[in-house]
Amino acid sequence: MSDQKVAGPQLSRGEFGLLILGLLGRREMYGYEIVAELRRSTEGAIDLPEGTVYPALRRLERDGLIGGHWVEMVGGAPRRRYYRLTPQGEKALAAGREDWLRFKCAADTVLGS
Amino acid sequence: MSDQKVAGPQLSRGEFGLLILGLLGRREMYGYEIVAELRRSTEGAIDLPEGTVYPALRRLERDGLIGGHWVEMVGGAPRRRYYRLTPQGEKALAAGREDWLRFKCAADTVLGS
DNA sequence: TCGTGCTACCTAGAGTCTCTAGGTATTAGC
DNA sequence: GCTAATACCTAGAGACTCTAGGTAGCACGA
Repeated sequence: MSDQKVAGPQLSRGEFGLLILGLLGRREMYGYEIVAELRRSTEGAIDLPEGTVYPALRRLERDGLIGGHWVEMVGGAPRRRYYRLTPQGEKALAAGREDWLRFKCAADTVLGS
Repeated sequence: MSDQKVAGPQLSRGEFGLLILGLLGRREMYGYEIVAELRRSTEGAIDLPEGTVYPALRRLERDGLIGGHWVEMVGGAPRRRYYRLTPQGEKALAAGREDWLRFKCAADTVLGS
């Protein structure tokens, strides 16, 4: 897990899945909330369109990293699908964090920042 | 340039072009050398296959960010195509560095590292 | 009442990038 | 003669992001 090489299929190529796992590592959230929270907590630096987030959530669920369940709202508000990390997702997040640190360090070296 | 939002088409999605610009910001290099230098300077953390680098160099050249010229080697060694940054490439590198800093900061916030 | 905006979900299609797995050609070493 | 190294290249598959829509109910103001 998290092998030495980071720039394989993973982080390197637009891996927003990891950011979503990062958010879900704190608490259960639903898709629309993830979009807003990502934008809020990064002060707009990361602002994913819904068309990116919903498919990403489905991939993560398909891969067994997160689990979702529907919650009906009272008063006619739209229902929400809440997601949380699975044990596998926890491991993936830990590995992803390591990969991110390694990649960050490597990229800083190359970019000289 | 380098607008506030970083997670648009750019860094976020597997942007190895920026890493290549980073290397070429130091000195002229040829493709095969870039592959090796990237692996060496990041201690193997970033190890791009040639099939990734050569197309990336062509894209960068097509977009006017780098310029290449052939150098014939003496003694039958394979010729090399050396690349250097264009003025536009310098600007793109500067903007990319800013984007990278912002993205890094944002991702760290989300990943809590 | 009509239009707009917000919440919350969804999809199809295009575009782009990375990776695998080859291929060419020469030189050097076993 | 075979392998490895240097240097370049390509085609095709696969994956991800983004645009641009769509559905639906509620609330608000003109």
